[in-house]
Amino acid sequence: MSVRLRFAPSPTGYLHIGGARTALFSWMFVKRHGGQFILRIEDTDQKRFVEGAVEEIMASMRWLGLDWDEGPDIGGPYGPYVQTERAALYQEWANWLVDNGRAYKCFATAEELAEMRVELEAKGDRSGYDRRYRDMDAAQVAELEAQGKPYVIRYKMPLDGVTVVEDLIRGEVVFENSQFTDAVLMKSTGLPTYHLAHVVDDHFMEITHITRGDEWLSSAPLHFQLWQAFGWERPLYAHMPVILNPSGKGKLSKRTQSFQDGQWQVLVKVDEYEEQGYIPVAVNNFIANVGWSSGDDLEIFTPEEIIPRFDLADVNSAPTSLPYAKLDWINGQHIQQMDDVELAKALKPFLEAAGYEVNVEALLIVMPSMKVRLKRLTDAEEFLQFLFSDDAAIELTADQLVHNQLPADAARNGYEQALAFVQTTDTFDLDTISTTLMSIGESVTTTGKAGPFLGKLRLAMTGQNVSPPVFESMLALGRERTAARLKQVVGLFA
RNA sequence: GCCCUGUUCGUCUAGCGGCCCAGGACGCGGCCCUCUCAAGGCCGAAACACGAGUUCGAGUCUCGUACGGGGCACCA
Repeated sequence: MSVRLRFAPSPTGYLHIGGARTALFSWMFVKRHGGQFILRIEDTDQKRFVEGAVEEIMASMRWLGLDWDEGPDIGGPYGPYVQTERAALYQEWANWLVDNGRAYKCFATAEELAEMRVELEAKGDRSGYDRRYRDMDAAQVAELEAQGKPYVIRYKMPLDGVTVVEDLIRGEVVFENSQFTDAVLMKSTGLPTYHLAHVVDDHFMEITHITRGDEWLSSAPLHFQLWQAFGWERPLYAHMPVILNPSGKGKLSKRTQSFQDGQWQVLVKVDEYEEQGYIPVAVNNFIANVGWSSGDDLEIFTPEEIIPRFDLADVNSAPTSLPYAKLDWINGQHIQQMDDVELAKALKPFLEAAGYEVNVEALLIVMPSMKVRLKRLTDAEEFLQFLFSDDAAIELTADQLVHNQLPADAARNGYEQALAFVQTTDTFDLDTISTTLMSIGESVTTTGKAGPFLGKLRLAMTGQNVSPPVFESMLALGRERTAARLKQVVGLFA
């Protein structure tokens, strides 16, 4: 049977980095087995529904490259893929459970429940419900119903015995049934809780594998009970370990936006990674390394590269925090692997956002030397300032353009020669520029080494202490602008 | 409080009884290269939570302790 696995976010916010990891692992597993990846929206909590959240989540998944085969936007043979549109189905099966003695109607009001909670807690019981409607006789139930009293449907949890949860990641986990009270399956609003809805949906959507956060493990016995009560074949479950804050204290998923934790700027929404200049393949790489390892020493990879070796069973069951210290490095490694055009294209929106008018041709010249320098796409703004600023805007003094191996006279001589070269040369390409300037440099310094001259020349051309190498920088500026800047420099020595 | 679960360098991890006086990566320190900054190369410091067992032999199995995490909603 082919693998059918669903990713089922709630539209209560944006795609969280922890959710992205669950989605990535799920997606890779599906790809590995040539199955279908299904996107389903679990919106049964109308109180927490956030307008636009579904679109945001899908946009983030697309950005990461996690495409789905069936979903609310593209449909599919098992739709609809939004739970509120399937309400009748849940109602039908909740009633089936009642009719078959596996669930019952509970008429407890909010006040009644509040009282119960206080009483039970006094006894150290935090279940919040004492099962008072579990064994009410049929006539009484009918009467309350006839009075129009609102009710919920609760599952009749076995009072004793044990439920064994089988999990792909943790193996068998045994729970005492007496630990649980009778969970609500249908709310009084007529919508189901997650517990009922996911089981019904996963059955009718013919889901074979369920991946979800570890926070669900505690309610998994209820879910296993439901599969058994319905007599349906149960899919395989995999509970992903939670992601912790970098400090190791508390789970990250409680956070809804970036924050500072110790020395780390922690990004939690997927689109925050995009804004900060991280690229999708790097973000995937970053989260794939948390709770999972390639098994050998492979650290830098694309999702496609590791699909053949990915297995849910290899996911580590221990909770972990994201290694933020690695994020910039991973991103830099992937930037190095981009080709020039691709990188330039990725950089353009960031440079434009900084107010620069981007000349793609000039940008391409400097791409090879930028690749090894960029950690994030946002770094380009500072590095390439010289390329987009006015020639006249560079403010330097002669003092800054001399060196103890390059006294003022020699410096001036060198800059004049460079200017003459730029103005008269037939070919203005990287090769000619570098050989010519190299030899000028060697002839003017006291040690005969071009280094000090080239360093100062670079400063003169860019006005930046940190910048791309001088030859590429000049070529990117072009002949005109290079000459203009050199003239200014020579002028400083007058 | 009760239930579940986890614990290897600062961090992410490899390890599934002998191959481990524990390997990789980031970060950190040093050196080399070098027109700055990077990148790259080389070197270095740095860990099996603790205690009992089982075994010829334990990071690897068992139990306990400590600490961490998750759950105990008409939220997902």
